[in-house]
Amino acid sequence: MSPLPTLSRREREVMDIAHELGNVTAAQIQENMADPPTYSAVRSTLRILVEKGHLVRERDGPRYLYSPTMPARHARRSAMRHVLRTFFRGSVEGAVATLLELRGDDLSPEEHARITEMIEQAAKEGR
Amino acid sequence: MSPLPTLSRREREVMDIAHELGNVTAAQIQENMADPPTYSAVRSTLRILVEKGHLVRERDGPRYLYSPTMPARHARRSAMRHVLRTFFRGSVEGAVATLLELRGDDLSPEEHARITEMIEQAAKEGR
DNA sequence: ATTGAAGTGTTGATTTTTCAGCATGTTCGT
DNA sequence: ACGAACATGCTGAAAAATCAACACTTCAAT
Repeated sequence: MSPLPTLSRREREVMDIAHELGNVTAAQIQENMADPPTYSAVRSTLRILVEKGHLVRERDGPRYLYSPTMPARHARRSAMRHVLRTFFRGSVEGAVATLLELRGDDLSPEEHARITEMIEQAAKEGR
Repeated sequence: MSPLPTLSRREREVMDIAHELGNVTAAQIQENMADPPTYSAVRSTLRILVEKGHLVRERDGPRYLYSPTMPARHARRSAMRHVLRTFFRGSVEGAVATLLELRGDDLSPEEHARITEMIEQAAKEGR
């Protein structure tokens, strides 16, 4: 259970795209990169990420599809935990406040209801 | 208003610590690094971060204190926006759910009340 | 069947990052 | 005032990352 090697700059960029899109082709990665290098360079990075164990690839007909190794749920939690600690001193309250700010005016009544319900639940269980 | 250069691996690690601690000495940075290099290497990274415009330094008696250039509020929002997009497809609801999970059982009644109030407010304004 | 488009494996050069060494300056306690 | 401890500026070597080129394969349409 050795922890996965850390990511270089480009590697992180690629992994972010992979997490955002779920499973992707090399071409899709390239399209979504800022200031993208050649297709060849993208594949090179992908290969390294597979070697490091961050991505798995499987054939999809004529090409490969790449997917993050870490289950989405774990990745989400890990990323959120990191942000929570680094930027909010662990304050869930502060984090929620910023989320609502980001959301701006777009909080629909339905979403409001669901979030409220979640918090009710959390409070109960926290008893 | 040129955007700040992107960060290498070590640079990002240092910046995260700087954000977490607010303003820090080189020694503090080193203490908080995983698998830290020599003090000399840490200072080298700090110097680069100042050159790139991510940190500012000012004298604090005998030594320097380093602080993030970007205001904390901006940094928080930026980091959260990135996580929201990358791991939650923009779903505030999903993000809040994960935050509550992370918090586990520790949600105090007071905190619960404050969060609920925030969401009430957001919903009203979103009307 | 042939050709063009798209995909792949591999390799090596260039650039960036990372790191430590060393000489010098500053502070603080004795 | 002295030395130990700690800080700094500067520099260059070692390691890693980045990128592109080339040759080869597969696919699909004519």
